[in-house]
Amino acid sequence: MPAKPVVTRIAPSPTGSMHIGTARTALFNWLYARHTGGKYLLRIEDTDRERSTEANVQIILDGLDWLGLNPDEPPVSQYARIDRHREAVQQLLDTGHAYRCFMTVEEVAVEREIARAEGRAIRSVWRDRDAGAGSNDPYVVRFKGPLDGETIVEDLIKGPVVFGNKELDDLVLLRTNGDPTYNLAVVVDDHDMGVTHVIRGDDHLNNAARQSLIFQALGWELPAFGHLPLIHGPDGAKLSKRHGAQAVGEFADMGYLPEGMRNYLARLGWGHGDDEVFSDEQAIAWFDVKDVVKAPARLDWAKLNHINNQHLRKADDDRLAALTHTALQGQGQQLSADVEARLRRVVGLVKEGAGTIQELAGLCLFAVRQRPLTLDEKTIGLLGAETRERLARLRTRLAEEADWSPENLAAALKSFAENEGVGMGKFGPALRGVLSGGAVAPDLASALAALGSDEGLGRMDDALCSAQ
RNA sequence: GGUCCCUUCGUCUAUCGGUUAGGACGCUAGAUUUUCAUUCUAGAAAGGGGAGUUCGAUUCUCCCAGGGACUGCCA
Repeated sequence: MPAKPVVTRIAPSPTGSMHIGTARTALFNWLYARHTGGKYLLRIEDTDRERSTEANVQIILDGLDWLGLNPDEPPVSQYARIDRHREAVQQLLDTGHAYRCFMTVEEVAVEREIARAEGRAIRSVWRDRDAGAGSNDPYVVRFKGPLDGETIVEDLIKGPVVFGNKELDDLVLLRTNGDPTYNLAVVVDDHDMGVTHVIRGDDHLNNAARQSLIFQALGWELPAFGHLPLIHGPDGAKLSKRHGAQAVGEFADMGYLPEGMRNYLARLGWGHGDDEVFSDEQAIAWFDVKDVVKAPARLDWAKLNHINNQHLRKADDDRLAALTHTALQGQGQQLSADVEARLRRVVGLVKEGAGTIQELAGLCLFAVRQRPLTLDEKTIGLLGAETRERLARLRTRLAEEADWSPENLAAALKSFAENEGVGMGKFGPALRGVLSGGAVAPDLASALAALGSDEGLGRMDDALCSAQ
């Protein structure tokens, strides 16, 4: 069967910030398109003129760009296609698949209440009436759905989902003001854009039945549907602000790497055996919509941090240093050129302990500090006369080292301890405090190497002189 | 209220009628380490409940319960 090339799309609505669930939907569409060698498109669903804003469109564009999920073709504005939508409605009207409904919003509200009480779908009295041509009263155009039989949505993820047609109401296609509604626009656009696979959130599963009916009424071929379960918060409730974050931009600000996000999001609702940490290439090779899990998944920060940490380890240190620099600037830190160089050296030494760039910045803080450091209580307590003298000897010893590589420094520290006839424990903690001021820092040799000889020895001098 | 979806360790998942139900995160305990972290080892931890099909159900069917979505001239 020579299947036609796959075309997927992500169709966010610019009525708010970009939800992390939207990001995952985009990822799955992208993965599937890449996996099949097809195309991945973007359509901005901006038919709601009241709530759609340019700023929100930009947020979506930026979010996708950050995630590395840019579409293969320029984004399509749904609203810009309004004439085409009206044309489709006219076709539906002409073929008897739609009708003008003159019910007022008040009348509809009443009917809705009655229909609900009777446990049936809402119907308009205008459905079978000759819509008085020439009337100047405002009207909407409703879809004239079948009253019996059933509509089956062959979902790629859920399997066949059966809907009784009598349960499906005659949804509005064209508003009183002549603007098309979402359900109509989606069908027309997906058809015109050649979308073969509609992969979207679970919340649209019910719509899929109505849209299928519209596709058929228009005489168009149905795309394949795949409805993704939603992402919930850690407590199982719908993901919202109180869970820490829901917008893509917030994850970026917290210091997650796009590749880490992609990896984690892919694992949320999809898996490939025991594989946990993988590359985009692997995900593309392995991904298939039919393997998506049916149940909703909860966002787990600990695991996100772990996955992100794995990608942080693989990331290039120059890139990490730049990101960390930006994070530190965000905290109000201004770094001089030599401090920047120090940052570049330290980033690779401490990244194993960081889940995010923000955490990485915290781990680098010891190196970024300006001399003279303010020592913490604990360190001051450790600096007894004996330790001071020992550190002074160590300072002299280290000053003789030309090679400030972690390896060589580690050897130097070890031989120094041996010469002194003591264990590292006798001066290690104090040296650590002197070098870091009490902040977290990597092992002594690495910390020294990252600081560099001038800064390292300088910090020792500061501590040894100041309190004397 | 109605329609639809979902239900394996705390969490994310594997299993596609026969397994000691596997892995990962997190957690606990050890080891290593100058602290923290890292690393290593070990451990606790699961099929919502009830029928049925079957020689045999986590896996298939049905019922119930719980959770969720939709039910807009929002998308």
